[in-house]
Amino acid sequence: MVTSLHDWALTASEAIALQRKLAPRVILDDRLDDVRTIAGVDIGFEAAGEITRAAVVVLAWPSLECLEQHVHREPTRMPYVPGLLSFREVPAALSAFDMLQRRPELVMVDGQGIAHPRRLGVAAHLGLWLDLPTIGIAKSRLCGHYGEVPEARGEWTPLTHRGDTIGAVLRTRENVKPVFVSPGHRLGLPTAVDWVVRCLGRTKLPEPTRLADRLASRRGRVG
DNA sequence: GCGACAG
DNA sequence: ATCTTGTCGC
Repeated sequence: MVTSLHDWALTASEAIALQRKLAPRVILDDRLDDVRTIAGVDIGFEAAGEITRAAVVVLAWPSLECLEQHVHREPTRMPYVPGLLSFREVPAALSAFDMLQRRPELVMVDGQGIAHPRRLGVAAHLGLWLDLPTIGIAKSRLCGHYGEVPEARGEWTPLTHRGDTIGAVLRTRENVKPVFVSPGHRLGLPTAVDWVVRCLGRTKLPEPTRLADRLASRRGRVG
C-alpha cells in the first residue's frame, strides 16, 4: 500500500490501478461533525507550469470570515492528464494543509469529487488522504451526462454516468454556466449541494473555492 | 477506430 | 491551468 505521496505510481496504468483500489474506500454517508470552519483549496501554476502553487483558505461558518490563508509552492512533477489530475495536485495541496493552524470540518476543492470515470476525482482523493469531508466543485464536466438546468439560482439536475448519479449540475447564478458539484468524501450529494448553496455569495463559485482560486492564481488576498 | 477529456 | 484588453451587462 502507498504510504508516502512521493511514492505514488508514475505510470498511467499504475495510477489507474491505484484509483480503482482507493475508490471503494470513499464514504458517501454524511459524517459531518458540527461545522465551524470550511476550507477552500485550489492549485495554480507559475513560470509556464514549472512551479505548482497550492492555495488553502479557511473560512468561519456561518460568517464566512477568512481566518487563514496559505500558499505552498513547489516544482511541478506531473503533467496534466485527464482522469489523473489528483496525482498532479494533491501532494501540493497536502503541503499547503500542513501550514494550517486549525483542522477544518469541511473542505471544498476545485475539481471533481466522485464525478470521475473511476469515482476518484481530486476532491475524493484529497478527502481520503486528509480523512475529512470534502466536496468537489468543478467549472466543467469530466464525464457523465445531464439535462438542461433550470435558470433559477439553486436549481440543479443530476449528473449520471453508467447508471450512477455521480453529481449535480448546479445553477449558482442566473445567466451563468452551472457548476459541477459532487461528493468527495464523507457526505452524500444532497448534503454536498446544500453546503455549496449555503456558501454562495454573489458570484458563480462558493466563497471557499472562489477565494482559494484567487490566491492560487495570484489575483490577491482576502481582506 | 473515432471522439471526449477536471485543472 | 496560463497567455491577455477591452467590453457587455446586472
